Amino acid sequence: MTPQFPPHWLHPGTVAQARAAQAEMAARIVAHDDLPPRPWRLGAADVSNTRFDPLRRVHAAIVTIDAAGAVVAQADESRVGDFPYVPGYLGFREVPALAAAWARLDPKPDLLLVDGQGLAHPRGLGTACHLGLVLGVPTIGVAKSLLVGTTEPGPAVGDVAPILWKGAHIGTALRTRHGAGPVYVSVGHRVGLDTAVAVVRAACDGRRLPLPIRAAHAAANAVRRAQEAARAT
DNA sequence: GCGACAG
DNA sequence: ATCTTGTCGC
Repeated sequence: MTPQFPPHWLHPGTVAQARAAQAEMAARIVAHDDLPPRPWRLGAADVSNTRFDPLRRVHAAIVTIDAAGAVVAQADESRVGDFPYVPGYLGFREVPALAAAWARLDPKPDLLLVDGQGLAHPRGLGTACHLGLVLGVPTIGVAKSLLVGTTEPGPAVGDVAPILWKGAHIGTALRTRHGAGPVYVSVGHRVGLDTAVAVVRAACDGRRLPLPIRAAHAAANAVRRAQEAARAT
């Protein structure tokens, strides 16, 4: 039962159309728990880019992780992006390739951690929301820096602080490692903020970023190198 | 008008 | 996002 949606949700012709599509999608985001029974099998999605690449290639990867933290499945997609990187519209660049990778992933996870913002976005539609809605899958946004909002969590591992923006609580900053910057957690789709923070906490293992995100990052880098090597010959 | 700006 | 070795600190 893949959810149906209009083509401009993935391929808007202009930034103005992308903005309109975000408004349509934002109205459909489910910001509370709507998940299968526990335990949830986690996964993560990330995209790697070749710097200075005039072709704007997108190297996407999604991984499925087991309870022990091992990668049990991985799928990727390398393609020439049809939308440039524009702050606030990252999803239009990354989601198409990620959706293609998702289709080939087996087994698929119940819950996906996405490298980027969820609701902590100027129009409430970060990449995590975008991907979750297009796939119809529960997602959580895990970003390394803020796009909008302010927050200041304490220095101890586990400390949290709300991310506030225009008077709204749009996410939670979580200190995952002492001496390192926090990670910014926000709802993607079909998950409440409390659950999102708890899941990210549980997925951390002493490093700044949760293990699934690191695995996805490594997988995306691997495809990028493979693609670059293949194209060179 | 000016500055900011996930990956 | 990416370019990159060593180096400082716990």
